[in-house]
Amino acid sequence: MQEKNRKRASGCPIAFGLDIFGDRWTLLVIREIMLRGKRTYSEILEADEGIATNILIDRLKHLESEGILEKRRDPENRRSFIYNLTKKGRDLAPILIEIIIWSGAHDHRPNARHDVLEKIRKDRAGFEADLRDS
Amino acid sequence: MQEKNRKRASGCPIAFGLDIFGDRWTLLVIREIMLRGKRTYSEILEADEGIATNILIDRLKHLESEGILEKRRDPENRRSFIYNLTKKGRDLAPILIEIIIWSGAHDHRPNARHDVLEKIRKDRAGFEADLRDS
DNA sequence: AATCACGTATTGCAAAATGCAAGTTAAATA
DNA sequence: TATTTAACTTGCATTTTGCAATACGTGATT
Repeated sequence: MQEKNRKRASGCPIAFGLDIFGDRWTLLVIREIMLRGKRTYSEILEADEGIATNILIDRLKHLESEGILEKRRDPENRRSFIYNLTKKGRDLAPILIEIIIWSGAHDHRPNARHDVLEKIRKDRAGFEADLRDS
Repeated sequence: MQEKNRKRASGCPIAFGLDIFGDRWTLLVIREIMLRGKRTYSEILEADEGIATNILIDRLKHLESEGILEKRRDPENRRSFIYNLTKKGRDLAPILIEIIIWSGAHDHRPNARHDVLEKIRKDRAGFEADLRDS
């Protein structure tokens, strides 16, 4: 398994964050859970981006070890596991929202999706509150 | 040189952003320019994190090609180049700010720096406006 | 108990990115 | 013209990614 133990010790908050979620996949896993209600390994695997199984399990373990996700057995399907966001994980919501806003302003591709952005524009506080409750 | 041409075509704004700055160094380069006033290759190289020369030049070229940085000769020192943020680059400020806030809440290391966070807490709008003017 | 299905996870390997050290180029100054 | 400064470039070992195939663990079915 990959390590991700390359942590910078500068004390800088940006570096601290990037050491945890500074890669192509970690925040996308958070997106699936926070914005799309996915909760299990296989649900996240089906997401439209096509994350590889080894990368996904690596990121799930990493996020769990960082205290961003909690893993427990699904009481309704005892061969499955449910990943839930902790407070630390839910607190990532404003970062995702700002990425959505930035991309909304600067993604000029014809297939760019702006639906979530519209929701945020209309009622950011409400949108964020919904995320945090889920 | 490395490529970074692994772009996802899903239309998702999170994926759009991560395809551009989803790695360990890109936002740290932006931090040096936006929060610490660095403007040249060698100024950024001296930053406390120790970025390698080939990685730095790769990221500068990448950010320039994405329209986030503009490169021009320094009129006062014609062997130097100045990198300035474009509007697209300055618009990354809220993302950096939210990362600082998140890390401020969740970085419990003894050497964690909270000085910038304090400024943001006291007057976020003012802080952000200063960044965007610089 | 043996078999099957499902969901989670691991392994092997090629390709790409990273990290480090050393070298090169171009412009200004002595 | 020689030297210094600033911006890169190159080579190479290591690490991470991406992909396909395979294995493991749990619960249901026969």
